[in-house]
Amino acid sequence: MNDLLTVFKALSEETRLRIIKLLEHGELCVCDIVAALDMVQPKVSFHLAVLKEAGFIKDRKQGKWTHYRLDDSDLLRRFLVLSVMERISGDTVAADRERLQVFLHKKPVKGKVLPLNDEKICCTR
Amino acid sequence: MNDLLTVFKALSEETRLRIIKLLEHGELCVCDIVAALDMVQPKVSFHLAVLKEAGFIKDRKQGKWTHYRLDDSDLLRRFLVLSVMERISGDTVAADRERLQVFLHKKPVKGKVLPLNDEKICCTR
DNA sequence: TTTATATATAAACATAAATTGATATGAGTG
DNA sequence: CACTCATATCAATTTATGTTTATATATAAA
Repeated sequence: MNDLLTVFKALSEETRLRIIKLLEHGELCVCDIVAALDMVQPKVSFHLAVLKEAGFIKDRKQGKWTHYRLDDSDLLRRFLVLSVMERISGDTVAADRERLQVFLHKKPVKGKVLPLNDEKICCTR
Repeated sequence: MNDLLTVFKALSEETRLRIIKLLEHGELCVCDIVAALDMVQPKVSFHLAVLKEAGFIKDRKQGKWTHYRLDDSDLLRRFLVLSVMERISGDTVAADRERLQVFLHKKPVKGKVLPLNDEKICCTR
């Protein structure tokens, strides 16, 4: 029962559903998510920890960065994530995706170092 | 998104999962659930209201009694309830069922009035 | 019509969860 | 080594949720 409760509690908060939706197309590092959600970093780290604890996401550490992605190892969680993906929508989610895209385009891409400009650059992929 | 959040929030509390499990085999009135959970009635009414608001249960008023049953009109909710049913288990749930059975046997059955004794009798079915 | 019963609601209180601001950790860089 | 950057964690605070006690409402029974 505790496992079930942890799972549902993890999904009962808006920020966490938005994070799940952001991870729909692959992994992101914490700073990507911070930029997409436009929230302070400790807040995002807190919610990532809750989602990880509940088995919805996995992390991969690479140098200074922590990359998070959906964990597809459990069927119930996969189904729940699916349900979230197809039902969540609206301005908030659209804005998250928009901010993410803008932020990702500012980032240097691995093996292809972009010229520095006055934009904030965060981590390499 | 609010709808999704309401749904998951409703499922993220132990008492409410226990109530859902109790309703697995049909409707029960509030006093049945109070007896099964061994909790005070306003507490049970509070959780029933949350489950109803989230679309998991329906009520039917009959005289002094309010009977609650699972609401099967929505597919996502049906699936979630199913998931709860098959995963929830353990001593707590077993004890709930046991108390429910004991309580139901003390109750007079419709059309067949049992002799009064010193046991507490609540509502007729 | 008084009384009892079932349930709901409300106000006060208790507990749990989320947010913030500060700081720690740990990896890379000059 | 000193410095910066990405992330995590902590303590204090705020907010949300659940619990309790008391009371209201509605129906039925005496």
